Amino acid sequence: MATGGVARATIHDVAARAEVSIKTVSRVLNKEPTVRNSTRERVLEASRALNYEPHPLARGLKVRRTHSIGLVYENPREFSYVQKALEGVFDACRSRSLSLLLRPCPEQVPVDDVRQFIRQTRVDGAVLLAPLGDRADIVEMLVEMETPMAQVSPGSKAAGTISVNPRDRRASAQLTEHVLSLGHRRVGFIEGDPRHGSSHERLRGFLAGLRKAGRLPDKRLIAPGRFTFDSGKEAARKLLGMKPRPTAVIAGNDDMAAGAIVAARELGLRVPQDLSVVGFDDSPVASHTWPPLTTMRQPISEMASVAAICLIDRLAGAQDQPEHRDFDCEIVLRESLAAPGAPTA
Amino acid sequence: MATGGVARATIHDVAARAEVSIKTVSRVLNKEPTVRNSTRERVLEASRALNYEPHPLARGLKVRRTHSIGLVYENPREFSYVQKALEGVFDACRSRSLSLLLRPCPEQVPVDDVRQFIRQTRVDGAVLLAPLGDRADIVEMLVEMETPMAQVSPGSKAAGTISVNPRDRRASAQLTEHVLSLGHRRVGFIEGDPRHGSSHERLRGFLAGLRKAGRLPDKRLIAPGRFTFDSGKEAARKLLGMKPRPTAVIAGNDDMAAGAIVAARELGLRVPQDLSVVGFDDSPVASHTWPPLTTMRQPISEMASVAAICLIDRLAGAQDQPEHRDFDCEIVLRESLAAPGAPTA
DNA sequence: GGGCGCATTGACAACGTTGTCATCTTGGAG
DNA sequence: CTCCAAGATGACAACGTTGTCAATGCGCCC
Repeated sequence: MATGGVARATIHDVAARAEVSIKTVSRVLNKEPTVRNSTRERVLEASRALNYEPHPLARGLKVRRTHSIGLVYENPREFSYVQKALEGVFDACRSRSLSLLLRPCPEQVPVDDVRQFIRQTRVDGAVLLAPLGDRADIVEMLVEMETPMAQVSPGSKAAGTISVNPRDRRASAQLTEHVLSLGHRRVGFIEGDPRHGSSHERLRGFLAGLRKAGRLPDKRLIAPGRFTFDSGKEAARKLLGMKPRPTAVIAGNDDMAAGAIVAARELGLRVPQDLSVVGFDDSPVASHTWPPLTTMRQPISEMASVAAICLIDRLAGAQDQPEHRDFDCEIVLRESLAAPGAPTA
Repeated sequence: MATGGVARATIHDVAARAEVSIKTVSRVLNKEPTVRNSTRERVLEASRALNYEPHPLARGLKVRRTHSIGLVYENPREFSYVQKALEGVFDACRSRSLSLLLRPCPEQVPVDDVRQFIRQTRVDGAVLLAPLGDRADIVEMLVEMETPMAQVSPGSKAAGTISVNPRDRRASAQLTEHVLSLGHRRVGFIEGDPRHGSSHERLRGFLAGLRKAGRLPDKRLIAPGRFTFDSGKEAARKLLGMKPRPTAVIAGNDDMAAGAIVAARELGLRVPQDLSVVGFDDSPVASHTWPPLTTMRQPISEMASVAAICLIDRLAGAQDQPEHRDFDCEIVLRESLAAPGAPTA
């Protein structure tokens, strides 16, 4: 069997029950003003009595819109990021009665993948999560297909597209300054995945923070990472092998910071007494490590939600909305950060 | 503006270019056999040349199917679970060219929520993640609406519905026996959220494991939890306040186990020397704690994928598939578990 | 009282497919 | 050479909406 639902009322049934034409029913349900009040009442009552719901496919076919948008992201991305973004975009869709289609993409060949997605599903628009929002080829392709889009990423503020941007650089500089203000003189930095705009911005913020405090950057204190726990652990091992050892490590995200904590543990170092570790994002792992991580909270859900709402409103014809919006991060102080050589807690 | 895509080729365009009727194009694209080979070639070439993609709304409207299924889950649920399940269901949908609509539900009043979801979206079927698959009211409602469904949860093997079931009880018993075999004599257990069938199954497995090893259960060694990090921490504190202290704690999932590790740390206890901690699920947090968690891996993605595939195949008219399938868990040994009083690593 | 304008309503086509059925073609048997 | 069955194709309606435009009814002004 492949039925899939009892026989459902159509607009014709409602029209018959209310003794009007289907067009009048359509008018009432679309809140058009040119309907007599008494008629409207009759229609609404009939509609309620029959449990009528308009058929989304029929409506979409007629108005030439699927009433859905796509959320496109890179799959092996740290999932807590995707999760939060998903929540934000989902709320936006729900509030505007759109459906949301997901498109996780493999790392390597996403352009055709995304193109195929757009063509097959005919989503009305797309939200691109970092790092895809930074990829010129994908953005170009969407422009070419005349698919409205919104980007959630620190880079690209191209004209004509919608984007929301975390102030990564500023946040990273603030965090760095705060660490330095506690008295740390040798501070290591673990970079994120180089394909992400955020990675570079955060590194630049780190350098800016050093400069502002009158320090010279030391290249050897900057270790590459890939945003993963393992890469953070490995990078931290490298940094901790130096002498003199850094007394603090700033990681480009929380997963890597968690890795750094474990690396420190394996070397017999105490956190934060022997080594302070700070992260970025305030993802769930940040409060589940021991000690819990000092980190920079990024308002991911909110950014994603704003991006989606701007996109949806533009699809609905709004003209006067801002194209780009910047979001601040907020420092979250927890026990993984202390002054160097601080006494045992 | 609200365009949303260049003018796209329709079946009429393809028909014109191939100099056949639209019906013939339809036949070719639906792989009906009654088309001459030469004609088929012409149509396919025209279709390729025009980059034709059938319009999903038009097709769906005609065949009275949306070609989409819904994934219904409880939102404040530990997200790594949802994530893995999502991956599995998503892969299934992709392989069968269906779209997937998400429906996160609030904890309290989901029945009407789900009903509205089904009615508005007209999904062809639904996958229910735990603990929703255990809720009789939701299942009944779906049956009443004649919406085919698949449940991913340890309970309910009602006739007529599809379900995949982790062998939680057996897994928990195995884990318990393993812990006991290392010499632990006082073993605490932290229960999961009581609304989840898994919580009860895992507790029963724990008791069975004790029984099998000839031990009597001690009620005081069983602490309630809610599957969250914080609830695990709190429960562990309670257990560790007892004297004599348990030498091992089995948590109903990994998040609670992570909380237990932190609780132990705060009391100055070393893991695993002073306290062994084991979890359940092998979620990402399990490998990010220090020490990493011994845990029971549940094949969540695979179960969800199988559930979705069974559902989709049933929608497509398959008859002979099994209705219920059980899945085994697998123990993952990591450093959080050792013999009691073991020497420092 | 006739005509005009506005408010209200409906008939019909169209969106882009697939299902039904009729028609046309083809090849082989008689 | 004719006829028939099977193979191949097309015309048309239908899925359930909304857009276009025409039609109806009513009050009001001259």
